[in-house]
Amino acid sequence: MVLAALEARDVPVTAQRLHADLHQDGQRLALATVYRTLHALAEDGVVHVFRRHGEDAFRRCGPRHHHHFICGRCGRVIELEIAELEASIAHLAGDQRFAVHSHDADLYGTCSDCT
Amino acid sequence: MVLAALEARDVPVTAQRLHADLHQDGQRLALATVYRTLHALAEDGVVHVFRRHGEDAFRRCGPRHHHHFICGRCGRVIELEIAELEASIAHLAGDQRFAVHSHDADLYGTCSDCT
DNA sequence: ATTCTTGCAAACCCTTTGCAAGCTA
DNA sequence: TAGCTTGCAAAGGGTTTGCAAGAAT
Repeated sequence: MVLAALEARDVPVTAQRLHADLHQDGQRLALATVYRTLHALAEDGVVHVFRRHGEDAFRRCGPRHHHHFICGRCGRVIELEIAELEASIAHLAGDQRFAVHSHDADLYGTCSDCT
Repeated sequence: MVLAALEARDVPVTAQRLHADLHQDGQRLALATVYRTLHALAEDGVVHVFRRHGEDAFRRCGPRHHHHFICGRCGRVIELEIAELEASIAHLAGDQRFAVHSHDADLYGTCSDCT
């Protein structure tokens, strides 16, 4: 039920917001359950957690490695696979100062709908 | 005084930690002041905010655009300028779905000291 | 004298937890 | 019946704020 509610959006939502929306639709589950479910989903890699100031927002996410484009206007998130970017990071393998195991990158801007 | 305390570290610290440390050194400023100062510094772009789960950690940061390598062992942060990465993002300009205005990228791994 | 900065402590707010009740298998 | 999952409400914990006292200009 929680997952279904997430599927419908491409804008990250907070647990509280999600709970309010579900409630609005007559779904009666406790806020605590929403939190617990969201964490479980995050752990399973099914949703991505956007840590904002003071609160966490969640968004359904594809299983493959990708990056995010976040529209500053509408908040929508677009998933991107950027081969070049991966390559440029792989190139760092030669740097003696460290060994990179993972990375993430977020792009900010305006989506076409908002322009 | 807060800034000075930050200069000394390359591992991000929380406001509470910083306050405790300063206090230890005999510096008597209130926790609230630490928070207020840290925010001011962040706004001025002098420190970078690392939003972790539930709390914010701060680190002095250079003024130039850069990315971060974060050591999963010691927590140290190394600033990086990765021209290739910039280029690969610039290439996205042709994508009709959005216009990128800014970005950030974090690399995770192990630093040479910890290997 | 006016304006800005501090300290203090209470208030905030999102999130987590304990525990008993309700399901599931 | 043994083991999970849920609801409820209280507790937690980092952060923010109001306000009065203290600097600064």
